[in-house]
Amino acid sequence: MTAQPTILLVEDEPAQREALAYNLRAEGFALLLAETGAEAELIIAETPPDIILLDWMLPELSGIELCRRLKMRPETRAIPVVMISARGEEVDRVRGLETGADDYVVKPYSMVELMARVRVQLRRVRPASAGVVLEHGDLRLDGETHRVHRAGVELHLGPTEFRLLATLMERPGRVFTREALLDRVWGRDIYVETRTVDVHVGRLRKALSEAGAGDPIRTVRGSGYALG
Amino acid sequence: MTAQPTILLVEDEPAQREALAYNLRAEGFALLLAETGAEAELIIAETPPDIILLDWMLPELSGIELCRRLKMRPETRAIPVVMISARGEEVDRVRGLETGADDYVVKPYSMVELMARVRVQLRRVRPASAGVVLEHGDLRLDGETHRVHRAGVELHLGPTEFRLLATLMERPGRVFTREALLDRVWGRDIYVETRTVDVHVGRLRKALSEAGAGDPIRTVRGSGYALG
DNA sequence: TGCAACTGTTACAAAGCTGTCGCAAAAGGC
DNA sequence: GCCTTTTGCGACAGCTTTGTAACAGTTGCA
Repeated sequence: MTAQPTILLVEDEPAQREALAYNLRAEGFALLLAETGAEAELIIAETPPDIILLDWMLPELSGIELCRRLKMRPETRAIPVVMISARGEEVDRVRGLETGADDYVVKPYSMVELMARVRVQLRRVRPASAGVVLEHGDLRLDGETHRVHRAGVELHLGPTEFRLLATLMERPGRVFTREALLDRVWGRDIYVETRTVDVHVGRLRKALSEAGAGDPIRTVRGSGYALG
Repeated sequence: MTAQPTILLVEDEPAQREALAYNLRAEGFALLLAETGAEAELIIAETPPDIILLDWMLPELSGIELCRRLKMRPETRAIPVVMISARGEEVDRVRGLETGADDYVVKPYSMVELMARVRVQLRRVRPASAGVVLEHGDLRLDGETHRVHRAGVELHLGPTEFRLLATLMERPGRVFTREALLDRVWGRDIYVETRTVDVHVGRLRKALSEAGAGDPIRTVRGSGYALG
């Protein structure tokens, strides 16, 4: 199906977990679940999520400690962490934010607001999924209307080509491996040949070339593709 | 890195403004002040701040409307907006966040927490430690974009040369034996001739020499190679 | 139902990179 | 200065990676 943004929910208490999971799914997230900090670390190492929703209080490795660790390592630092906590004191809130959390929500929270705050983070990491207009060079992609223009000319892209371009435009310059693109464009648990990516990049290039000169997609031999 | 980060404070009420201004200055921000939305727009166009702290209630152009406008234009969209408001209802908070605000703080707020939240936004704009960019002398290698520059000139490296340079740059000055390089660059269980390292160092040197004078790679007779 | 658009796979060619060899040059050792 | 060891480097065949066209299967829609 569609390639949904992924969120990792780390919460040990079943009732909370269910409520959050339900709402996150309704928001259109692909959900990863962890009950302990250690489990969360494993999941993150294996399939890095787009966002992490993290309870402060966890058995063993606490949420705040996990957050600190994540923000220490360069490869996980960029993943937004929304911390949830029953600890509502000013010191705690500040401590959470200082530790590297990107937002801090106190229990009991408004589910609607929490979802809005998660969406704020999503906007940062996956702007196209959040319905934002992306621009790069003479390219313009509207995540809401799904329209793409190059140098003012509207292009017709197939759904896969659109998601591929959106993914590349979300982080211009960054090199995506074919595997990463399969994850983000095709979806986590879909199996397709690695080389299929090449074919779609080719198709996207062809479509882009109809409306402007120069190939905005860069092939990085041995690694993957990048925009610009 | 320029001296201080700049923050634009948009607040029409003198008492609030003073209190915030005082604390923001204490945080080390260079302060820009605006009392109305229109004024704020002018200032932003002229000297774009790193962060905007925005009161919802303003005469004429309201804070939320200004926020919406800012987030519509690509050139100002990246500037984080922290919205402050007396409107604490869930609908208002969600509306603020939906409009594009990066955070939403309800009056009366804790000044300490607000400052922490501002710092969170600052962290995003100015990442403390560069992600995966390695620099040494006039060399610059970006692990995210896979681009290598010497003295500003981009150079083209094959995958092996790239990994070799990255390995050397990770620990400038340190001498790597050929075996160590085979391990790190080629992989642990690949068998290739030791002398192959020499060839690739040669190729790397040649590529580097196209963009700058002087050989940054040092041959350590009897041991191996090192950078600088 | 039939059609048009889209998708994933495959095969093949072109491009680019890699590892090895051999010899020349350089660096030490004495 | 002479001999030994180590390194630099050009050449090249072979291999890997990438671009692309073709094709068959699906899907959505009128």
